[in-house]
Amino acid sequence: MLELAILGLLHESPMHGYELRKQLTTKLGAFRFAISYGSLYPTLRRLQAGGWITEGAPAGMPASTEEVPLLTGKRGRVVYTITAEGKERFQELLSAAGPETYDSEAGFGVHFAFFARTDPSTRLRILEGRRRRVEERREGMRDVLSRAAERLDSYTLELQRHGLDACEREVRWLEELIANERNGTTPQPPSAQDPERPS
Amino acid sequence: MLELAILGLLHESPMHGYELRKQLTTKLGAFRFAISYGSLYPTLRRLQAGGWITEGAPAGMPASTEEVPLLTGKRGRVVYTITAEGKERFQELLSAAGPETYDSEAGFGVHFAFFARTDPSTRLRILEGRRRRVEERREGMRDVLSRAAERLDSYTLELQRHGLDACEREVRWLEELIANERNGTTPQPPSAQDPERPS
DNA sequence: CGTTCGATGTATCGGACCGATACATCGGCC
DNA sequence: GGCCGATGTATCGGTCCGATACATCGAACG
Repeated sequence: MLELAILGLLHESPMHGYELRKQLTTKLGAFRFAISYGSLYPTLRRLQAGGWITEGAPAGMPASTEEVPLLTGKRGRVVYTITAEGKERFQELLSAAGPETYDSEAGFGVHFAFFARTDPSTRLRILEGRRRRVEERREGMRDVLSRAAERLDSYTLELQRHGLDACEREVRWLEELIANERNGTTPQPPSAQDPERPS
Repeated sequence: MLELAILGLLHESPMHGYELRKQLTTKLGAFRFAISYGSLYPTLRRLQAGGWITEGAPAGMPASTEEVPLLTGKRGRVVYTITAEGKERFQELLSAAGPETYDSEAGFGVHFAFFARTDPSTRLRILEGRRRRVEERREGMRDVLSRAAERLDSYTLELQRHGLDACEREVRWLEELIANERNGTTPQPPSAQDPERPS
């Protein structure tokens, strides 16, 4: 999970840990996702050990000297850069849409955040898997509400109602997204792209 | 967290692990909370070590022989019972509304599920703390959406919008609950109670 | 000029919790 | 008679969190 998220962010540009964490909590944090250093740094070391990222600025020193706030030299301040193997690994993890992708909020959120770089069939698979999962939770709560309405105190009841409402909302949201995917109405990244390209 | 949940359920009636897990995922599961045996059994042992629960049916064998499906003897099938110290501990954990109560979905959900047994001032404190937390997340996402609307691809954008919507909804829900608490319109458990009690 | 303070930054440790797995019993169904 | 799914107890490795420590830097204040 974290591996995918980190590789995805480093794929856009090299970064040091602090910045990485900020991006993780803002860009991917929407779907309940906050990462602590206690998992960030170990994961970075794991990625390094696997050869998917390297410590220090890339050898070629790419054009973006301004992007990395140019203090790389002083002290501490380790900049991580994704490797070619890392980019492969990223694509591999992107298409691997196992149950952990649907089950956890965080897992789905991370995958979804990288949809722009995910191929359409995988996108559809993930959205449908997620919908199935949420529908199951929804059914569970409906059962509780209908069967046990008198056996629960009103707070527990209210909690179930709120949860049910949230589930129904999410299913509707997913349905909309799925419909868009099928129509090819998929919104594209704001790069220069022919709007009336037919195929 | 888990300790509180388990004590709360055992407070209602003795139970064995399997049943405990089922209750945990249904009654408290609404707010995204699912427990695995990998955490359930260790926690039970911890509670036992602390003297808050005991293994085996209570000495006095209370009236509810039917509630525990009477197969207690055969083999395996360990029934856990809360002790007097456990009930104290439960009340203690109930009123302890630290940051972990507001931060995590699960934490808040568990506390909320036991509101019927929480004193009113603590209820209010928890609801307001939670609201504050969700408002912060909401503001963060609003910032992202307004400041970076052009720098994010449309999927990330959609994720933010969905998250923002969910936050706004939750804040409204909490606001309603808070208002109810202040009015004393607190819904009571379905015991016989005067419906037109004015104060 | 010093110093205090908050933002930036790297890092570790103990513990909570998850997911997979193993295994045993029981009732019902073919 | 044998198989299967629900019930039931339990452990192990691994992921991730929360708290904590510590170091640097620029700005603000006296």
